[in-house]
Order: sequence, then C-alpha cells, then structure tokens
Amino acid sequence: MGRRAQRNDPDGLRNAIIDQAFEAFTVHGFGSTSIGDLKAAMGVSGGAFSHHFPTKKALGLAVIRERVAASIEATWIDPLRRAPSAISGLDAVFLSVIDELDANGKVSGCPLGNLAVELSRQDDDLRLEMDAIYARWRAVIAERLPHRASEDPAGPGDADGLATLVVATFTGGITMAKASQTSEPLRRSWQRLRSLLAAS
Amino acid sequence: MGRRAQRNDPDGLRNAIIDQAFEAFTVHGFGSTSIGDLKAAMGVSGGAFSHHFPTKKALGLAVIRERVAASIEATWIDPLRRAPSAISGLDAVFLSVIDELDANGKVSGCPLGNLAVELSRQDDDLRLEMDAIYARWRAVIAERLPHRASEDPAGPGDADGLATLVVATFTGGITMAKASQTSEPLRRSWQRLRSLLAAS
DNA sequence: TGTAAAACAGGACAGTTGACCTGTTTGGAG
DNA sequence: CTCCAAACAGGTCAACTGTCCTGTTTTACA
Repeated sequence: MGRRAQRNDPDGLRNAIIDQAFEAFTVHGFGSTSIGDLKAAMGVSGGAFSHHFPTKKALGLAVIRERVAASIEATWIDPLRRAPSAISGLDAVFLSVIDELDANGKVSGCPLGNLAVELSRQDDDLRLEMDAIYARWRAVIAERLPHRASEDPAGPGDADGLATLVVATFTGGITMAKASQTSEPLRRSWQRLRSLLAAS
Repeated sequence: MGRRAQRNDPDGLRNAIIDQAFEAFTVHGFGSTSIGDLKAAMGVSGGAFSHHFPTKKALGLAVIRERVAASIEATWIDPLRRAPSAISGLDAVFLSVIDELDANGKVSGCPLGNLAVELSRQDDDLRLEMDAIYARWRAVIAERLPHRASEDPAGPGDADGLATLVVATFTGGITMAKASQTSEPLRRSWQRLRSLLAAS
C-alpha cells in the first residue's frame, strides 16, 4: 500500500497529502480543515507542503480532480457499467453505499456533494470542476438507461432527466442521512424511486 | 418593516442580526461568515453582539430555529397546505423555487441543506435541530399524500417514503443546481419525478 | 425618584490561519 | 564528477478569528 519514502518520493508524498486531505475534506469540510492540521497529522514540513501545493486552493483542486472524481468513478461508474441491467446496477450501488453507512456508523455525506455545497459560491474554478463531475455522473447513468428518442423529451423516455433524478435522489437522500446520522432517509428515498421505476 | 431603533430595541437588534446572519450563512456558509463581518456590516458593537449571542454556536442555533425553519415553513409547508391537491402543491413549490433561481441569477442552495451538510458532523445540537426540521418537512408532505395503509409499507402506498423522496429530490436537485449555477438540474429532477408520479 | 438589571459601546486578548522565505538535501542530466 | 533544478526542512509573519472584559447608557419596576 502506501510505501514510506526513506529518500525523496515526490509522487508518494503528493499522493499521501491528497489522500489525507480528501479524507479530512469529506469528514470535516474544506474550510474546517487547516493545512496546519494536515501537516501536523502527517509530519510534513511547510516547505514540502508548499512545494507540492502552493495554496490551499491548489490542494482543493487536486483533491477534486484526483480523488473526488475517482470516488464517483469507483462507487458509481464502474459498478454501473458492470451490472447486467441499469436498474440492478443502481440497486447495487445504493445498497452498497447504505451498507457502508450502516457499517461505518457515522454519516459524512457524499464527498462531491459536501464540497459542491461548501465551495460552489466561493470559487468558480473549483465549482466548474465539480460541475463537470456531476455532468459525467449523470451521463454515464443516462447511457445505461433505455432511450426512447421518439417520445416526448419531457416524458418517460427522457434518460437524461431520469439520470438527473437518480443523482438528485442520492445526493438529497445522503444529505438527510447526514442530518439524521442514519442511512434510513437514503434507503427510503431509493426504495421509493425504485418502485416507481418498476411500475412505469 | 424593520424599524430602526433610536433608543434601545433589543428584539429589533436581535432580529436584525439573525436576518443578516441567515442571509450570510445561506450564501457564504457558517464557517466562512465571521462575526466580525456581521458586526462590521451592521455597525453593531461587540458588546451588543455578545449580549444577544454569547457564542457563534448560539447565533447558529437561533438562525436555524427562527429563520431556517421559517423559510421551510414559508416556502413548503404553507403553499402545500393551501394547494387543492398534493401534486399541484408540489408542482407550485418547485416551480416557484425554480423561477426565483432564474430571476436571482445566483444559486445559493437550500438554507437547510447548506447548513446540514456543513454542520451535521461538527455539532450535534445544531444537527438535531436541523434533523427535526427535515422530519417535519417530510411529515407535512406525507400527510397530504394519499395513504393506502392496507398495502405493503414499501409499496406505492408508503406516503412517508414518497415524502422522503420528494425532499431528497429537491435537496439533491438544488445541490446540482448550485454546482452548475443553473436551475436546470432541479427543474429536470422534478419534471421527471412528477411524470413518474402521474404514471403511477 | 431610586435602583438594579438589561442593553449596549469599544476595545483587548490569545489562539489560528494560510502564505511565504531562506537554507539544505536529493537526484538526474551531461 | 559537475551542476542545477526539484524536493524538502523549519521557521516567520501579518492577518484574522471568536471570545471576553471593563465601562456607560437605557429601561423596567418598586
């Protein structure tokens, strides 16, 4: 796993910092995580830190590009593409997240959603990066959904709209789950959406 | 409206501070809003401020109890109760929020959702207060929905589950809207959920 | 009117924050 | 080996944060 560098290991240190920052940003948020905390927790000097990430914004950008995007990829994109059908893939993803929440005990929320809420109105560069992740997230869901191009774009054949609804349900469900520190809001949201999809 | 106090007006000053704080918390977030900013913006002395709100947490608690809850009440509860049917009420609420977003230009997100994401893992007292607002929000939607108690609680008759799905759709939709600074994700999410509800 | 509490003024305070700066060491190219 | 840039060490620094403290004015009430 994370190999310790006795000599210089710029990529290793850089990745270790991003890992730690991703964890801290997800649990405590961007603003509530000081680079002093990160430096102290890892025993990294200020010189090394500012060499890899001259500003906190640079660190945030790297975390979003290289960890937040990857976490969506690992949690959503990959399982969805491997699933035999769209509905079974979505079901597996929701269930696995819910199980993880229950096993973990604490609900920290969606890494992307947390940062999107906190930073979208603070920095446009970070916001654009996160918006692109949301767009890809929706697009991959939509491409697995049945397309009925002949129908009304606002009707039941609108795969893009349905993909947006799925992501919204997840994001909103996990927000309520965070407020209640229980997986139940997320579980009930998906349970209800799934039954609506099955009935249609 | 807000009457200016030439003499002492404790309630007026207190309300003015909470108003300003609610606005700032909604737009910039709790952590990114300093009490120094609030004091400077209003010309309030430190003595007056700490008299009404000895700590920042006390201010946050007051904002949640007296403004965030009220904003959900005004935007959701009241219109829903006045609407001729559940579906028309929900439609009116979503449309009015979307219209306001388009008119405003900037998307700041849901006041409750923003604070829930930022503070749920930082302070349990604040979290409990917000969880209660979510619970009431869901309950009022559920009570307007058709109940079919004889059916499977996980089936189409589960009004509580459907209410949770509606709040999740709104919360998640507005989170994506904030990331894109466009009302479109929220609009498409509701459009799609509404068509699913109509078809069921 | 007298008096005590509430409401407010203004500033001090210690602790943190993010950024930066000057040196030293490491590693790769020639 | 030479040399220079990258990688890192360790500390400084000004700005800012939330809280608290001492004093003054206003208000409620007996």
